[in-house]
Amino acid sequence: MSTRRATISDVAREAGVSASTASVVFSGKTPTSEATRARVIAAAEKLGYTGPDPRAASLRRGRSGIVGVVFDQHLGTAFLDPVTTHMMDGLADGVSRLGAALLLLRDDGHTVSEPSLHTAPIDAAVLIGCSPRMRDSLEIVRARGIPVVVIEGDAGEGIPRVLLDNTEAQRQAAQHLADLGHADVVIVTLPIDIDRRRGWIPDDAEARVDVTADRLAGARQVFSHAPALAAATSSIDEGAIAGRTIFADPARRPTAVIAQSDLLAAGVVRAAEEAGLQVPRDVSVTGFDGVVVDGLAPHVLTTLVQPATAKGRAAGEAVAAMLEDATPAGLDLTCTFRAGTTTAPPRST
Amino acid sequence: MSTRRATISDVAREAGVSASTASVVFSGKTPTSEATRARVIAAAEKLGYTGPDPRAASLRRGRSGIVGVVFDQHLGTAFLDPVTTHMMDGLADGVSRLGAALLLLRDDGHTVSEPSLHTAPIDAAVLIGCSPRMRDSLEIVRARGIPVVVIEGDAGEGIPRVLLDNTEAQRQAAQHLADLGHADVVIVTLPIDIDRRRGWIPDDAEARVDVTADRLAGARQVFSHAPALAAATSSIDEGAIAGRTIFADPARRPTAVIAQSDLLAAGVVRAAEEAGLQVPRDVSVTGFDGVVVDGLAPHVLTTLVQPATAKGRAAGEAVAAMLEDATPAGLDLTCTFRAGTTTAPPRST
DNA sequence: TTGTAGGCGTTATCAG
DNA sequence: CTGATAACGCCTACAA
Repeated sequence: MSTRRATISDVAREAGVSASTASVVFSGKTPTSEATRARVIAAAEKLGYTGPDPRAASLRRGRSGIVGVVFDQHLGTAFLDPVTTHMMDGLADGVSRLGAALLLLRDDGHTVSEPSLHTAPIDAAVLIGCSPRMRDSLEIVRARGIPVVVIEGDAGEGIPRVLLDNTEAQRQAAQHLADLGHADVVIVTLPIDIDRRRGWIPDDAEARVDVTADRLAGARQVFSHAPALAAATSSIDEGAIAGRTIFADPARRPTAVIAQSDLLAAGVVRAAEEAGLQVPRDVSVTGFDGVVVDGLAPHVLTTLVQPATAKGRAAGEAVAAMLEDATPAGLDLTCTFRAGTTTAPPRST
Repeated sequence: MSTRRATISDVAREAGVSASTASVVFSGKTPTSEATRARVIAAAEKLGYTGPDPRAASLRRGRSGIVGVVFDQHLGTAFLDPVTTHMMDGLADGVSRLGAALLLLRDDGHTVSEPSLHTAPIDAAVLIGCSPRMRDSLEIVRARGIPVVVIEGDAGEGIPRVLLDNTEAQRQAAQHLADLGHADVVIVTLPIDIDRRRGWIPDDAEARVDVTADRLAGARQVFSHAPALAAATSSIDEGAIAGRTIFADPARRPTAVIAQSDLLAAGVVRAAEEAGLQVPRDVSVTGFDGVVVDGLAPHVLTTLVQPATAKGRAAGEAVAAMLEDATPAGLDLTCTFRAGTTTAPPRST
């Protein structure tokens, strides 16, 4: 079996037809007589031909049937977040109508190894995340002339992006707390920039990550002077770390914490309980995302439910549309406020 | 801009060199004079040429730089399991030395939509999971003559696969319980077949999923008559469902439960506590995987720690090796027993 | 160091 | 319904 793989011409020859006819038999793009069809199939079987080489086909067609999904962090880290997971599901759905599969790409700037944005045979790209580095990825993809959709990202003019009403949604949660009577509030944010450094955000600092900035703005519309503490990533552990910082000094405990994600909120709840505080009696906590957080029972987070799967699907359908020269639509999605059991009026002193 | 994209020959012409020279400049496979190099780069810039078309390059090279990862379930579902997540990380690592990226493929048998195993431009494939359906995927890939590695799967002869010492590891956990004095034990298993049906497994039934069968066998080496209850998937919720079944009848409660995954174990612990039992005083619970389970605090599961990331990396390196005509090695991995706080001697009656 | 030649395997087009 | 032809864009011996 040291002979080279059979090609469609081999099959055609074996079947006594032309290569183009054999091609048509496999693609089904043009009617063929039952007889030739059968002969071609038989020949293919005999030669062990398993169908057109996708590489050649994609060169000829100018399409590879692959959509790149670009992350700005370790895949494992990215997938730790249920929101991402759901989004991927939606994305897979969205592009499937295009008959495409998803290629996982990580743009970590290193660019040392080759499987990069520069060289991947993708028909379109979906950029996920919001780090400033995304701008670079965007540049690369655009230079290649590849249609691109950004999810929750800091895109430039003319780049379709799937957006959430982060600011307005977060404002609702803040307003909910205000309505309950809270005034002393601390905000736990997602990373504010690519360094993902933890810590209190100075007043003059600007979050360079859109989601973070938008949600922060929403909260500040209600609590304009609330201090904000940045987490290094969206996870329960990070939330707990932030929470411990917040609850460390009994004299300076806020009556409510606005966390920018459910995972962070869960961590804050945990830290509160570690500190001997009861949620929501002693402190109220709100999240963001509306995902199921394991280990939070019996609490039900007061949160903003975001349509994660829909987000992915919207992006998928958008690239599908762009590949068909249509204008993508329906990219603005809305979060829904959900009152849970983690918020209550502040304890009267 | 209605003109077609520039090709390497355009660039070459613009730079006043031959196409092959331009090619070499981009690939760097052959030394070029600094002068030509500069001219080519300049020409490329001028024409907006962003590098060789990957489709053409991969046809010519016979390589696409893409490794397919085949799942047998919804991506979202698959990624819900931290073990999978870590494995993907390792996999990404493993293939990166090959300069490859990962293509997510779902083999759901439907085969209705096209982005399938049949047509994806992949250089190699990694099959994940253990459902009988994997056999079909395997067949397809092998027919295409693509190197393939199976992780924890039910492969045939001659297919390299990454394996855990599931049976032996699970036996250790069982032995640990036996040593503590337990005799009345129930096993909570992963799905036993593709239907993922919950329920008690009849004695004459055979688990058709390798992992499940192997771990079950390991437990039965010590507790040969322990009843086994199948879960529908590996999750905390499923574990809790199983746990409720097990602890429903106070008269028939076991003194220990062997769960085939940490997530299931966490669910069992939760169910036990719901039933008013204390872990490990009233009931001991062991898991499998060694992942961090949120929400289990303050318990630390007694479990078998499996090298999840290493598993992925091993698979990645194996396909890399196969693509270089080498023989993959180091595919047998070992779990490590970790004693936690969820096991103790049975309460003396 | 650079150029020439030939082909990687397929499919779109168009004529028969 | 079938066949001839001509790219698709690039790469790699090999020769100069």
